[in-house]
Amino acid sequence: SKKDSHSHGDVRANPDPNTCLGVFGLSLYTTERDLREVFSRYGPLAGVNVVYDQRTGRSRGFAFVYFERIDDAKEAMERANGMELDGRCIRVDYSITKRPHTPTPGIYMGRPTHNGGGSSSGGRRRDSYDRGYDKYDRYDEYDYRYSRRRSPSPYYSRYRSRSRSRSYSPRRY
DNA sequence: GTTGAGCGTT
Repeated sequence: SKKDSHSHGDVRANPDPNTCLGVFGLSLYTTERDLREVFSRYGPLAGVNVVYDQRTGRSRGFAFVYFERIDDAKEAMERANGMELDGRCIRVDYSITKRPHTPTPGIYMGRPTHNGGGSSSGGRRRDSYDRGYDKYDRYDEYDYRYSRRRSPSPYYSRYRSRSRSRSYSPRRY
């Protein structure tokens, strides 16, 4: 936001201009449609993403707005920063990250270690997780906070069928 | 309609 960079390595202080804007301080009730209405005033959009809490499904109060042109993004950033939207004063800045983190594939992506002829894919395996993002961004470090195991659900216990059949048994009068 | 300074795996 400001150029008080005593912290030399802080990339968040002054993100470089780009077509992706981060919008922060949103009302929980501001939707992607609302944001599209506001930000398309400055130029054609390539996309809008509100970030939702995975557990609750509610907005986390920030979003990313993608412009087609960097000049429009610049204009939007300058004019929409500090704007009031749904009763909240929003902050708009160039985004630091450019996209969601690439999910960890969960399968081996290296070369085959033997035989050579076994696979029809010919070497490196690239399937649905390969969306060509590499040219825009490095492979982000996986955040293991999201991979922690939760406590087992009672629905998955061995008593599931008994409980369910009991709760679903028809009433008799 | 939680009250917030927060950069993303729907």
